[in-house]
This record gives sequence, C-alpha cells and structure tokens, in this order.
Amino acid sequence: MSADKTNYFDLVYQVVREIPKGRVTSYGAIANYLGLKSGARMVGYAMNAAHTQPDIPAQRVVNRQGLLTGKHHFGSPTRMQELLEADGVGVENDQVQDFEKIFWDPEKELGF
DNA sequence: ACCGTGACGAGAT
DNA sequence: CATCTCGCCACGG
Repeated sequence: MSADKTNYFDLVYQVVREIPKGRVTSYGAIANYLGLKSGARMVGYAMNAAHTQPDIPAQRVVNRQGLLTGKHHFGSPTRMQELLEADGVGVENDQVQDFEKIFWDPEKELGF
C-alpha cells in the first residue's frame, strides 16, 4: 500500500504526454487541470525532472506568456525552439507565435 | 530537521 | 502599466 504518493509530478507527466504535435500549453493550464491552481511552479519543476522520462515533450509546455522560459533546460538554449519548430510551431525571440491559436487546454481538449 | 530555491500565476500596491 | 508578494509542492544543502 502506500504505493500512491500522489506525486503531482507523475500527473504532470501524464498530461504533457497527451499534448498533440503542433500544439502548446502552459504550466498554469496543467496545474489548473490537476487542481494545483497556484501550483504552476510545481509543473515547471516536474519538467526539470522530466528528462528522466522518455516521452515528455516538455518543449510544448511554456509559460502563460508563450515564452520559452525553460529553454535553458534542454541541454542547449536553442534546443527547445528547434523542437517546437520541428512540431510546426513558429517561435521567434523565445516567444511562441500564434500562441493563443495553438494553445492546448487540457480541461477543454480532454473534455472537462 | 530547518531553510532556501525553483522551467509559474494571479492579485495587490 | 510596472513591480512586489504570496501560494503551491518537492527537493537540495
């Protein structure tokens, strides 16, 4: 028992894995979906450990402004942008273009 | 065991 | 409109 630590980290990973290619979401959106209304920091921190997980497209997770705040955690400061562009997401000056248009809200897309 | 820090966000001043 | 503070949970020193 006690196997379920209810670590929000695992929950975050589950949501991030569901982000479709060409879409992006924000830390707050995931946090809100999980019930961590103000725990957006936790989502970002989970991403920091996401590199331990194989299928975590953390590049699709940006801050509320659409800024690539975590680009420095991809090994290379341009790695995150490269990955997003590879997904068909326009990025310029560390900011996602048409962010509101490609924004993927888990509460909305997963069927709140 | 205690304190500080962290890929954020929203509200208050 | 810009700046500051608090809240959230987990982990490092």
